[in-house]
Amino acid sequence: MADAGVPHGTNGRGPDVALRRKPTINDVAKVAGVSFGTVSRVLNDAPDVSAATRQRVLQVIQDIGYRRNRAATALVTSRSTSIGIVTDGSPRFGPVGTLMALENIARKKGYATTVISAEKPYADSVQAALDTLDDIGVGGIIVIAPVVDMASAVWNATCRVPVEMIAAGASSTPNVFTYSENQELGARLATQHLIDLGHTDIAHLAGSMDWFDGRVRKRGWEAALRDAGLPQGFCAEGDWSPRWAYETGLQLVQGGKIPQAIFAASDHTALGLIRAFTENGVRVPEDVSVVGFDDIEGSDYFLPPLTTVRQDFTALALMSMEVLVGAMEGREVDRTPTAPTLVVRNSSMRAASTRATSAKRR
Amino acid sequence: MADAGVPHGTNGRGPDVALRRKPTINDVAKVAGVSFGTVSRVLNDAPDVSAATRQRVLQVIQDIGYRRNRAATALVTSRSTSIGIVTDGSPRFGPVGTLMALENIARKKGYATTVISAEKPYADSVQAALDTLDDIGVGGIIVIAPVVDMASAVWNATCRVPVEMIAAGASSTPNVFTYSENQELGARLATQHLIDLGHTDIAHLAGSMDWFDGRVRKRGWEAALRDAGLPQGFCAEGDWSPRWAYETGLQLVQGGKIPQAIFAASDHTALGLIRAFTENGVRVPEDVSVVGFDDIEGSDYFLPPLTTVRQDFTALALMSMEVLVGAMEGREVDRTPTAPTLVVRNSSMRAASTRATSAKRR
DNA sequence: GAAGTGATCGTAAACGTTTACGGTGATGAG
DNA sequence: CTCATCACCGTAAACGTTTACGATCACTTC
Repeated sequence: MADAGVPHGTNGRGPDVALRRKPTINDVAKVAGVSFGTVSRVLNDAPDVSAATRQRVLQVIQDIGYRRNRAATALVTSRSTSIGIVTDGSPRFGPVGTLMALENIARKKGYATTVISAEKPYADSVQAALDTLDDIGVGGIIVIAPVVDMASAVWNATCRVPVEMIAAGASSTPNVFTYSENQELGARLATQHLIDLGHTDIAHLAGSMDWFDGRVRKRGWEAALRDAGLPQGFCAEGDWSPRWAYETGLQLVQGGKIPQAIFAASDHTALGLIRAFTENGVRVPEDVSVVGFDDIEGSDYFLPPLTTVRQDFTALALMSMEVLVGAMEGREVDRTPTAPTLVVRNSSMRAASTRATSAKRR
Repeated sequence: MADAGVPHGTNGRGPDVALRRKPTINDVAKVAGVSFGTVSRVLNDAPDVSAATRQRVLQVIQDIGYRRNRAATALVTSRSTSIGIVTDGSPRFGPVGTLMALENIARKKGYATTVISAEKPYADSVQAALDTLDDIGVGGIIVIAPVVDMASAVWNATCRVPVEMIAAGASSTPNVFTYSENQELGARLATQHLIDLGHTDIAHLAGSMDWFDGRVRKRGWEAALRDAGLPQGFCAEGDWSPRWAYETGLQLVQGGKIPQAIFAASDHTALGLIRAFTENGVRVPEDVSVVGFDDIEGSDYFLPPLTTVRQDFTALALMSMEVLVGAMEGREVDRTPTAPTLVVRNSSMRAASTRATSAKRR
């Protein structure tokens, strides 16, 4: 019962009991010959403890392998040293990349992360996720909300702890911080690249307009065109899938109206598009330049290797964390969005000198 | 000091205070006119409470928005309703897919998951991850250990709660359950498909031998060949990267010894390989059949669409969870590995009727 | 009508911390 | 010598639950 709490090794008689009761602050105190109050003080770097005692307690902690019981701490301080992440369930490149980076940064900052994914009817599931996280006692929450429905669910939700949202192009509200990569800039970069190559007829294979990413990337394309005094080219809105891109690519070749250049909203979209072209004798990049977005693994080994835009998820995660812990500590952090970079490969090339009326087909 | 606990905003008079102190079991008891003991009983579906009271308490809980304080529960029961996941940091397809599926299943079973990723020198980082998870109070831990170094770190680690490892082809030990998809079968499927197509010279572009997946997939290839009485073909071991695959593909065409068929250890590997071939006039599948492994998004829109093998991460996660909660509750669950499936597309085709001595080149 | 029997409920203690406060002894000032 | 001061340390209470146990009350049953 109230035994000394030997962590492991030989205790009374029996040989070696592997998994013993975890040592508590009291066990440490007993061994070190002080009171538990003193131990608590050294644990929290509080003053009022002599260097000698502190040293001794630290040693004992080391020796018997004491580790703080987080539940007890959380109970009394009503705040835990972990942060919550809610994400949409999608396995799409952006969200997953952000998630991984977030966990990494958090761990390095000494926070554990517990992640919950919200499912399709977001109205309820988001609030539920927030509640669960609150129950667990997280100090703050980051929600990765690439879909606009999800973002509005967050806006409408209530939560006692700071909530930050990573959502490209969504606006902040009093109680929800927003942060994201500057994807519109990425889209401009891509489009401008095409413009610089001499193309004037630049189409866009957009992602889903249910996604911020889809909206913002389209906006960037439009803006770049407008700034260059070029007409808006063909634009179709899809669902990010290679399949959809393939099919609209097919329609393009069948209609005989192949643009000089196409900015695809994602690498997967570009993939489907390129297949449609290649299978029908339309050459990339000779007949049509294509640039993607994401720089997914392997995009440098597509046929042809894809010109695309890369986001820096690590920087994004770092910045988001900074903002969140800032909010948690009541401090304001100024956030400058991180910038994506264009990576030029082989799927885009200079326009034929004289403007070929249209692309060759068949 | 000991005020009612209004967090902020107008406290004394003010209209509506958004974020109040969370109601406790005592608040519920007071409103319902019972003792906290009774509330605890209905919370835990314990007997000894009349239907009427239970109903009433439930109603009050609903009304005032009471939610259990998990820290308190964890403190007294020394067990929380959450499970820990440790993964390697890699963003590779398998681990990430498994991770997402795991979170999903856990949530549906009412567990929160907190994930920690372990980093390169696994010896320490794995133990640290396990400890942190233990601190948090998880009831069990699943570690996704695709790399053999990581797996041995797990074997050597100590942990008070049940640990289960997802590692293809790793063996179980007394204190570490192991579970995985039957990837060797997947590799056999892929190879057998090539054999059925009439190929006799079947090479393998293996993954890293530091990974269980790499080892097991190679083993499957060897076994299928042996069973068919076919000689071992060419085999190179790489690092999963398209780049490496591309370069060894180049060496193959330069050496002029292109096998009839190649089983690539992953879709990304296949991608690099195919690019090397296609850029040098070696046609896939006419000159050489290629099959991959993973069925990553977009592999159905490669050029050509890739024949590959797909794993069922959901089934894997489901089964793993079953095993883990079984272990947590001291119950034994028999685990039959889930099986991957072959998905045939366009990158593989029947061998030329008479055995062409070698592949055409240039 | 007394005692036994269930069903229903209340109470105390414990879980491992943190926090606020009180106490000790040594030291210096007067 | 006395008293205040300071550095250091111990103690009690609290956080919100669960668990074990004891109490109450209405019925049976004889």
